[in-house]
Amino acid sequence: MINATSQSQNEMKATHNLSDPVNISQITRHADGTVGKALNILDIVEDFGKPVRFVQIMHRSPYPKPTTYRFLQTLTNQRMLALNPDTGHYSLGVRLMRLAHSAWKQASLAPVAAPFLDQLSKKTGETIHLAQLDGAQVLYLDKRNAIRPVSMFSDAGKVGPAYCTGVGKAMMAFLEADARNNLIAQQSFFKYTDHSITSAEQLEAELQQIRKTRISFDREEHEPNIICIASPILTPSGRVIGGISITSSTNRVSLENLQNYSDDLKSTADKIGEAAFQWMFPDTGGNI
Amino acid sequence: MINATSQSQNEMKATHNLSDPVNISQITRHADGTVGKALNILDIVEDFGKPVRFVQIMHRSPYPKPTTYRFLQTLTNQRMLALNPDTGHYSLGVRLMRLAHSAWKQASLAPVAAPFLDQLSKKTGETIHLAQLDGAQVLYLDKRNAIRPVSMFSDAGKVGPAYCTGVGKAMMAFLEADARNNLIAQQSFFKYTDHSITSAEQLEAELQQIRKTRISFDREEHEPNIICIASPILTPSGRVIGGISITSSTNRVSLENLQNYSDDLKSTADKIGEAAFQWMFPDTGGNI
DNA sequence: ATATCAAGTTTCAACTATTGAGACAATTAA
DNA sequence: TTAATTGTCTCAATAGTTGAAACTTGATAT
Repeated sequence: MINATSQSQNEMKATHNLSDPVNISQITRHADGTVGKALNILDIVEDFGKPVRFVQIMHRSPYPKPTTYRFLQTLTNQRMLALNPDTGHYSLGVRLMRLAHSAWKQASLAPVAAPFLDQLSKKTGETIHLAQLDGAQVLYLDKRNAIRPVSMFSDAGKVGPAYCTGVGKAMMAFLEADARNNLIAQQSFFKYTDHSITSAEQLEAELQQIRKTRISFDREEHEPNIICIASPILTPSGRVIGGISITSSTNRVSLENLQNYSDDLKSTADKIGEAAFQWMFPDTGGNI
Repeated sequence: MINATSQSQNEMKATHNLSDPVNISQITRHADGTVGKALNILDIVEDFGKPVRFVQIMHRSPYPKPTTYRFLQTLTNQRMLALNPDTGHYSLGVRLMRLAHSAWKQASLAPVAAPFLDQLSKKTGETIHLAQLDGAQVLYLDKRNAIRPVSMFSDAGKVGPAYCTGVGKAMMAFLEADARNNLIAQQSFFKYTDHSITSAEQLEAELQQIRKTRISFDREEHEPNIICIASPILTPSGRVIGGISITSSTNRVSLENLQNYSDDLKSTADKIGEAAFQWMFPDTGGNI
């Protein structure tokens, strides 16, 4: 309850001092004209992790000064950015939150998956994650935590590296070959822990294994002591639409303990996949 | 000065079956060039409330077919939209969630306000809302609910009409005259309930009252049985940066009961305002 | 089968919005 | 004061956007 403070407050450090080399921005996301360039500015502001001044943005911007300036004006005008008049600092705007709220409700798996997450959470008593792929990264959509209630945006919308998370590997494993290879090529293979996967070959081998069992593991690959099992969520046609995981700590359980939930996890994933499909095609093509 | 000429060509379609006439979209947010137009498409997709096909979007789009088409391509390419390959439906993309997550953490009041909300929630046992203005609307940033834990994006990012919510009125009251009038002019004055404010004059009178007490009420103006008291969050310089409210139901308490929390509410608002200011200017201008 | 219609996609010349070097204004520093 | 930095504006050249029209695809009807 009370320590809900601790997490959120100290996150706002200066520049990238966190051990997080996540390359959020453009992996050759070649600018789709003016619109792409402008959106690129949003990523730059996001990357700073705090409100920033014009010069700082300009410094990182690939576009010349007046161009960057105009983009900032436009985006601010469009409320995609906010300009603090007291400080002259730009930050990401509220319109994004409004849009994201809609995105969460309409577009993502989250609403249909919610009851199933509740169920799994209740049964296991462990932390449950629901995630989706955002390019080469994993984006968390929802979370169930046994210990303390979640706190909104501070959990959903979070991104993580695909190659060293359970959900990430589970989803990657079931992509089509070309898409999968494309994503593998984009992984950083940063060594977060001693157990992190550090090469494409190693990852490919593991993905092949995952394809057989539909279960993937995180063996403390992202954070020490944090382990999980995960499974992909597939449509009946076999397309990956997300992933779920059960996460815990080595202090509490072993990987073998978690493995006991394999069947529950897979059946939950199946149920979510079906529910999502039903929702997309209410009566054999009605929604189309 | 940007002219306020309301040339709204948005005849609300019959497809709006929901009882919510909230005019999310453009109140003459006249397109800032290509970027503005493209972002406008996002609002259109949002407005549908569900994944939609190209034709449907085209139908509502003010731009001709190929232009709309190209925007959809660009936005999809940029992951601001997602295209379901199975159904051909467009929906809001995951990139929005990632950006919103950052926005919530960096830009909004939410992280600094969190501990104070916890405190107030504990003390009152009632539902607490934290909100900010998004144009003429209220955007909820965070929530504390006594009954059940919140569920991420499903609460934060929500928007509501400013003129018939406690936080909305509290914030409007403390805007500068021109900004305030501008916002008043944009309210729909839809009669959600029998107690809804239905005219600008009525609203102005109430705002004047609120300016004296720094407390506003929602007297079942938005939803039957739902009442609240709210207070604006101000910077030391007097600028409105948000609002908080204590919400309850007439089944449980009366408006007079809620009024007893006025001082707690105001002092919490003050604390949040100060904390936000401290955070903006850690040591008399250091962050600048 | 063939025709008909609607949805989705592409083309390309006309045009207009974007672009960015540079000048200027407003701050802050020395 | 001068110098340096940040923020804002201008304007001609250019590059990107624009949208009528034509075309493809797929579904439904005749």
